[in-house]
Amino acid sequence: MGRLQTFDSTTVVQSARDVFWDRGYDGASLADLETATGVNRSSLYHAFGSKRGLFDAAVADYRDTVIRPRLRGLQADGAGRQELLAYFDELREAVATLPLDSPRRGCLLVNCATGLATHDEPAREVVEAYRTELAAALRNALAGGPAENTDERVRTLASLSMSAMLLARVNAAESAALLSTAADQVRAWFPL
Amino acid sequence: MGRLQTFDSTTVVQSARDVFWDRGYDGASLADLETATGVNRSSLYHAFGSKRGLFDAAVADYRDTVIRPRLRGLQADGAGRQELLAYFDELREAVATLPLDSPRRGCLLVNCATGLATHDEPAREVVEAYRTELAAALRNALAGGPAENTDERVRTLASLSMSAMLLARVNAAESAALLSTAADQVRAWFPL
DNA sequence: TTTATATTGAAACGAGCGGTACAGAACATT
DNA sequence: AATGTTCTGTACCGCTCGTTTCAATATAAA
Repeated sequence: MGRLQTFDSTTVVQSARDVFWDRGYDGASLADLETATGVNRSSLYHAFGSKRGLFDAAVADYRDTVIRPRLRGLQADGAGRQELLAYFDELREAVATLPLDSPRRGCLLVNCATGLATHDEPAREVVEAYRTELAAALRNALAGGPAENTDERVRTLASLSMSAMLLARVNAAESAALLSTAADQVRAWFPL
Repeated sequence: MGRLQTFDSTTVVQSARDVFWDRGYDGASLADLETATGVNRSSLYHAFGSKRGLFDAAVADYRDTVIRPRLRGLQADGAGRQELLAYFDELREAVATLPLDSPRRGCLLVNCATGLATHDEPAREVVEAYRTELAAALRNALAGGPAENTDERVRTLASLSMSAMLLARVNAAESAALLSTAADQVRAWFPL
């Protein structure tokens, strides 16, 4: 054996993740990542192989620690009106309360959809997997309600979610309003 | 006077516009722009001042020649069901028929929303102006229909439009399906 | 304590970036 | 035809990028 790694990989990945979230893949420089993580580039390269390797780790962390917890309620057996309203309300709350300059506004993967993913097939697949998982979660929660027009309802709610993330850094109030609209649609489809 | 400009500014701007559309502001290099326009960088700088100046001209052209023609029907006095269906159908047709690698897939300004506009105030304002114009056009066309829930309907249709542009390069079939869903919503709200 | 191995920091790499300087070419004006 | 102004091509600027090199450092095992 030899010298041990002096940093915690998880915290380093999460610091890097916030830089990519804020600036995008191309916009995040190695110097930015060194500063945010407090780890020298040679150590980052030793641990992750490349900037892209670090990004992939950041995306994996984003899925596990940001997206999955948000979708968990929708994915549960028997999820329905209550879980849908909670999902949209929590997302709206986040959009409405996060500081305007927070690196965590919007969605890392929605940002990828018009960035890296446009000319990078692996990135495209990650974004598409996210969309699929979101749609499946919404479909699961809608299954308890009226059966008609399910596809349209899934698409409408997914669309409102994604648009809200798209606008999170352009117009926070409108972003929140889109999520309120989604909640209103749910209330209309699931009368008490 | 002196020597005359040997290129046509409009065609140069439109060639540059397609490069920015395809690769984004940061992703478009001066070398790319020289190749696409067939004009040397010294001439580009003489005519447009900077890369950003050329980009601004490209965005202005995009608004005038791409967005405005698409929205014109919705903005007309007396627009209604027919114009809404035409708007979504034409957009769906474009998404469904454009080659997958066309630089013209999706929307230059939607791409900006998660790129330049996140840390550049003038770009943010341009994106927000686009969103406002889209919402106003949809509202105008919805005014002829049932009066209830107009805000929600505007947001839902705007959201489906923007999400479709967001996904245009990720999943063309789903992008088209979102636009079909929008048309279905219009049909449901404006019964014949 | 020595040895072998793994991690770290500093420095530098070549490539590509946006932007510029300048000389020559082209043309309206005189 | 001579002149003055404008446009264009070449060549280069300084800078930043992601990546690599290499010696110094630290530590587990012998």
